[in-house]
Amino acid sequence: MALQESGEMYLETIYVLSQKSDEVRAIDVGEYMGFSKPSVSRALGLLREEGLVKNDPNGYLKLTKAGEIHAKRIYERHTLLTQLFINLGVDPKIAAEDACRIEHYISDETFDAVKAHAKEFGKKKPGEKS
Amino acid sequence: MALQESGEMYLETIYVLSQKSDEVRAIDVGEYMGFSKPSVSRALGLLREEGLVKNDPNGYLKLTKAGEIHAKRIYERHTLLTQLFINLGVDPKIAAEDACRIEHYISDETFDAVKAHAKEFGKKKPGEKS
DNA sequence: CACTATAGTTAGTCCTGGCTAACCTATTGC
DNA sequence: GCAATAGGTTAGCCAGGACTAACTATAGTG
Repeated sequence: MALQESGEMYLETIYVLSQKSDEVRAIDVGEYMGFSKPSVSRALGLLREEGLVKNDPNGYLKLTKAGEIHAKRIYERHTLLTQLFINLGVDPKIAAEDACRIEHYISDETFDAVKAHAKEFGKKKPGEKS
Repeated sequence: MALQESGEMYLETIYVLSQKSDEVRAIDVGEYMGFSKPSVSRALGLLREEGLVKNDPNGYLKLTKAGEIHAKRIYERHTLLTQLFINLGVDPKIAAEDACRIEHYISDETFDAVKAHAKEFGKKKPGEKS
């Protein structure tokens, strides 16, 4: 079955933390997301079963190839939408919060269209408000 | 507690159906949304408790003032986002589906910014793709 | 009058995805 | 060497929000 918002958030978090350190543990994921250890443990178990996450020989969390593809896809939505909203004049904190929810619900087709537009829009007047 | 996606969808549906007919019943709502009678019955019960929906003397569903405000807010998001995505070149069906999910997750601040931008954007080249 | 169809409700189930409590295991420090 | 700490898992709970099954009530029709 297709990944839901929750699963995507875990993948994205592992992806983000992996960029800062090679040694990502479940507890780090929980701390970052504000979730309890058992919640993380169970969610990661599901992602492991789906072949999106694995543990390296030392037990640290790694995304599989499939997991990384998925995480990057979501992360690109996150960063692009956040930046777009900020460019439209939205407070950065609110922009990030909105992007963080919308990133899970926007289709590939719509995201691509928004992305193309954002590029066009940014080209003309970079950083401007409206 | 704040209304969730589910509750907002019910309000929006009642609002839309009310524009076509004065006589909206639970069964019509269920048919429109593709949900079973009991699901609708329970959801409407909750919205009634929260004072967002009531029944007129003949038993037909009506939005209260508060319910209507909420429904209009969501419906505006729905129509504007759908049109915006279509203007960006997205297939109308997909545009509507995406709008229908995003409408529940976008903050007032971000929506207002998007709306202002869409207005600006639409002004220059109405109906154009990029 | 009785039968049937329609609308709505009640009861109880399932899934998702959080939570706490409690447990296991490994490291660490006295 | 043994207790304390840290990380992870297991078990069981709860809320949201869908479902089916089964009941009730009302209305139309032979």
